[in-house]
Amino acid sequence: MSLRHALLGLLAQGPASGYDLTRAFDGGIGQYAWQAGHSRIYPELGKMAEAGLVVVDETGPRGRKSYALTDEGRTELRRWMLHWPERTAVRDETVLRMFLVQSLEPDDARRLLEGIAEHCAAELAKLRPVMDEVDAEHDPREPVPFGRLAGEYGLRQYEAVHGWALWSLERMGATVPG
Amino acid sequence: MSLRHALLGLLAQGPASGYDLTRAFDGGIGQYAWQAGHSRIYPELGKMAEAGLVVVDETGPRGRKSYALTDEGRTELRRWMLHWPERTAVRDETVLRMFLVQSLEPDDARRLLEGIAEHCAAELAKLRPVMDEVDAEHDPREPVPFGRLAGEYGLRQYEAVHGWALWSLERMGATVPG
DNA sequence: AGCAACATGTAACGAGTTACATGATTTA
DNA sequence: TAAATCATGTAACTCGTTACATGTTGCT
Repeated sequence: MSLRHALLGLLAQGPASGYDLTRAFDGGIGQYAWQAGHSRIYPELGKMAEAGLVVVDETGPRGRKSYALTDEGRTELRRWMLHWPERTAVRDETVLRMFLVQSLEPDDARRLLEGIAEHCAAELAKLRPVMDEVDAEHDPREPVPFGRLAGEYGLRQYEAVHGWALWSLERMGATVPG
Repeated sequence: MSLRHALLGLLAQGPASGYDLTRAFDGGIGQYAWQAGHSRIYPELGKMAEAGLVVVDETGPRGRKSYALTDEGRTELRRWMLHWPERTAVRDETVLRMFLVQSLEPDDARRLLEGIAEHCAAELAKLRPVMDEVDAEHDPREPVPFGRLAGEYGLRQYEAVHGWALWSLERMGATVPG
């Protein structure tokens, strides 16, 4: 039931409508952590309201319903964040491809690894300046801006995969570009 | 339809039964990349056989059916491995928690990050000697042992998350002393 | 003889995606 | 006034989990 907790976590930043939350999944969370479309989000918000985890705190034009966390919701979010199950749910197509690299012919494997390395380098080139800008604009006496920790995670993730792809190419006996 | 491709990739190493494949998901693939139980694997193998991607190459005791890749299956695996969609499917509870760290009170966030750092350190302490042993036993003139690249990925992944948790603690500690 | 491991399947349910469906408000 | 965006919802389908269900083989 991670969608529920993703929504609780997003609402912890402040009230939002189903529409707002749907757009939040277009960003980093949807790319790296969890995906959901509006057709799943609206019914889930309904159930969460029934369960007392959220309330409609405001209605706006076009039938907009803004949801806010209740104390119960915040408690449930905290419970979920602090206590991890033994084995957490992971489903990642990219990692699956990494596991299966060695099922390809060496030439194909090399091409794939080169593609991964290039992709990571490109993403790093996009993400690094964004994070640098966030840091430059941030007063160090204020709390860390929301999303900065997640952004750093993304950065380190791409660096790790990039390094892994180059290491793998070298290990396979390819001429490593760069 | 990644389960299908996970199965194709596993069968690329050699023929296996549904039972064998089910156990394969208990290992690294199930922990880091994709999960599936036997109740999903058996019907999928049936459909893949219908589609001509695999064939039953051998039957054994207890109704055991060993499946082998066909040329079509190998072609489909290769196609999937080399053609990445723009956005790949990811669903990772741990990363979701990382994204939501900042929805916690600073004290809770710190406790969570410390837990993550400890967990990564423990996993590294387990995984590193295993990989070192694989390397020590491996003749460098032979192809890289199957799973070694995936293992290296796991290693670098844990290192990255470990570093991220420590960085985050430092970054948070600067703003809220305690 | 009894137990563990091997081995396969189905059914009910939960979770997510895609497609279908509708309408209001703002902006050019 | 037309288009883009805001805004919500349902239905059919796919994929995965948990529970139900059954039977065989090898080992001690």
